[in-house]
Amino acid sequence: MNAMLDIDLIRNEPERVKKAIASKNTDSKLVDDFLWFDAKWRAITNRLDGLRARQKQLSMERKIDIAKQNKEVIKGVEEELKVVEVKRDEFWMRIPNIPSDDTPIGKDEIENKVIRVVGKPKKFDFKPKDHLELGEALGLIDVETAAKVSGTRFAYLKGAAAQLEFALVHYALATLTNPNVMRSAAEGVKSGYSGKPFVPVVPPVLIRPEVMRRMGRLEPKEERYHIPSDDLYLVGSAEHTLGPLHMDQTILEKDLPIRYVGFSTSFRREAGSYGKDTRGIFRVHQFDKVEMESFTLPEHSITEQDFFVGVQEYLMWSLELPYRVIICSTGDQGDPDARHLDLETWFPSEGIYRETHSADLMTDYQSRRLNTKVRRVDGKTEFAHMNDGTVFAVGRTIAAILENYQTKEGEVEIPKVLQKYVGKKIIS
RNA sequence: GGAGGGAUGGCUGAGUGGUUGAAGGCACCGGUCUUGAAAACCGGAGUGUGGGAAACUGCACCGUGAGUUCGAAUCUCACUCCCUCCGCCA
Repeated sequence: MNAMLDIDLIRNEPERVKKAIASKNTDSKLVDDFLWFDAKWRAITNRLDGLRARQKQLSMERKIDIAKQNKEVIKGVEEELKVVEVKRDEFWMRIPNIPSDDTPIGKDEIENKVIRVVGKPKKFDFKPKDHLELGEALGLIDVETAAKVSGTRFAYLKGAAAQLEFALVHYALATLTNPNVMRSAAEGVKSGYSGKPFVPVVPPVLIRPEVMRRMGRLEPKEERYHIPSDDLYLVGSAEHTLGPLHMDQTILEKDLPIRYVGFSTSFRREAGSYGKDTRGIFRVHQFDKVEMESFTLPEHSITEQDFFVGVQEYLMWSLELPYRVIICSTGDQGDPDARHLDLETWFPSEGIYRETHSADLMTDYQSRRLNTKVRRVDGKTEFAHMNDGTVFAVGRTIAAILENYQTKEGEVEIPKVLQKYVGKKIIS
């Protein structure tokens, strides 16, 4: 049973692992606990292997009476091993991924670093309204009825807002499947890098617990919606069901990179965010999202992540929304992340940049448990590297468009690139 | 929901209690031949894990988990998934 972080790395460079996980606010004692049980595991395994070899020999020689006795000894040692193994794996699973070299060390989001700022926030000669005020006035967003029907943190998107949703999805798919655009996005990151277009996917939104666990996304459980009658979880992102597309598979090197762009609804309980962003559709239990997921060779995975960010930036730049790119500090990364970048978009009503996109590099942390491998040209196999990233969190993007494109009259212009999909230039 | 069939290596496909970690084919790697390639022929090669500096070597793995047996891919039970047919359904 594979766990997540490379076991050789923990065994051979425990101090490096300890230092790395401490920077992610994880108790480095985990490593010692793991190593202690691992040493026991190895000793017992050795003893057991010897006993089994003897059992084979005895049974080949038909020494049945001695074999019967030996078998009893084996049973006892097997029990012993099982107990130690469960304990060892428990610690193993809890060791997070190692941050990349360029990840800033820091306790929390305060230490995230701004990499670049693109686009100038528009100066309004009036006080800009927030997205809910605009949305309600224009008949685009209805949270009151949604609250009666479904509860808080739900919303109806109506009229032009519903059209904007499909416009964004359509635009995203058209862009990510366009070889020319993808080629130039790849060139912008690194000369000669693959600009292979994305394969569009509509993935399932229900997922089995076991697969969720292998994705490293089951925890925190209280954030997930669970359907007890069938023991299934609702996905919190298309990533959850795109990532396992190649589980228990060996991909040929020549077929990489494999890139998917998925559209799905995302479900989040938002436990632990009580009282935060309660206004409007910025943080809701159910929203639609277009998501990228890719499988690459290990040596390409950082470039792939930069490519993902390049795609995100192209889209936001073409929508003419001001944004900035940040790299999350060690303390703000998720456990499976090696490198985590966010794209934050300008929200005029609040006068701040707010997270609308993320791009996560998981290296081989997920693929090890998913058992997704690459067979290299020389025949050797190793774990593929995985990346995921937001294309559009549709609700938040609509909110950003409403706020950034509002006029003094309380109307909202439609971004140029979306006009052909919506069929109009202004929402009034 | 009901009835039946199935799950074996990167893929395909043999194998129904004792050197079977597993025939054959495809794909892959090395070589012969060729101006080069293809074809043909010869050879190599499963995965994980433990020990070892290495050569090498122990063990585990035939959907998953239990069980029977001195010995299990092969027998028993449970579960999961896939396929076919019937029913229901957008």
